[in-house]
Amino acid sequence: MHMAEGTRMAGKPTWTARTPTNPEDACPIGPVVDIVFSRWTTPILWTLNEYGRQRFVELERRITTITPKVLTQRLRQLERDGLIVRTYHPEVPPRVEYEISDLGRGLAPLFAHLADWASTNLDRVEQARHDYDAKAAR
Amino acid sequence: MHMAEGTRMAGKPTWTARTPTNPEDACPIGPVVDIVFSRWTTPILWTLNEYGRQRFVELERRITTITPKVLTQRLRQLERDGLIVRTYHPEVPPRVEYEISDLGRGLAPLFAHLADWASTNLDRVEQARHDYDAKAAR
DNA sequence: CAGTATCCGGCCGGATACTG
DNA sequence: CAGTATCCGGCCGGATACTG
Repeated sequence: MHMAEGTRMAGKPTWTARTPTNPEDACPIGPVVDIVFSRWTTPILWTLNEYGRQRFVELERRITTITPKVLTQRLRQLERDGLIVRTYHPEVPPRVEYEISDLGRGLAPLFAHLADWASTNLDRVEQARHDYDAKAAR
Repeated sequence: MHMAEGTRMAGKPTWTARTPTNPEDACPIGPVVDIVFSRWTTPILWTLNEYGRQRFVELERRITTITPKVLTQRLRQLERDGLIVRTYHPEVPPRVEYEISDLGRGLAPLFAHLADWASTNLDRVEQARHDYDAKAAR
């Protein structure tokens, strides 16, 4: 169930009577997607990775449109998943710092990969949409 | 606005008075995430990439839990984004084939990368969750 | 076969107000 | 500062039934 050692794509792999694919994930990346790519987790992880350890308000300011409630929720989830570390300093006023964990940092190359794909292909997607809509209009 | 040529992480990059981060994406991968990583797009893309060109029913059978309505919706979106190609054969009964496009195929290495991360780190996430919950219970 | 049409529930995320 | 408490709307996805 690790099975990923080389891209191995193209039609029909060497499947010898493969079971009718499990319930949820016909693809092995289903679980990761749930963990890493939700509405706000990606921006949070990215920001933490880019700007290093920072406080709640700093995250709030960098990720401009997020609300405190949602930011808290996502941070808790990320902490639970072990992707970030939360440090509480019992002072007055309270001070809390968030930083990316080693586990979370391991996602950096992946994010870079994603950013690469985006920078070279995003306008092709844009173009495709335009073409599709134009064709549909006729 | 391409800016990604090397991982460049770690605290404080070379930001000289960076603007207060744009509205939505504090991170450049926001848009890609919306396009590629939604509930069903990933399994669909993966299946298409793995098993090659196939018909609607085949996809339905491989991605066991998806409903026809949702499958159609996602396929349309993916087609509009130029990640897959839909071919309609006007026969009786009708025959439609879906295949991944060149643009979509470009995601294969990324998916492999993701699968790699998953296979080596998913149980660490699992472990982290367990620890977190155990600590919370006390 | 390859969908479309309806209806419907749940959940996520946003808005607003308040607190140790 | 770093959140929590409430309320609420929208949308996505699921269930079910039907069609060129």
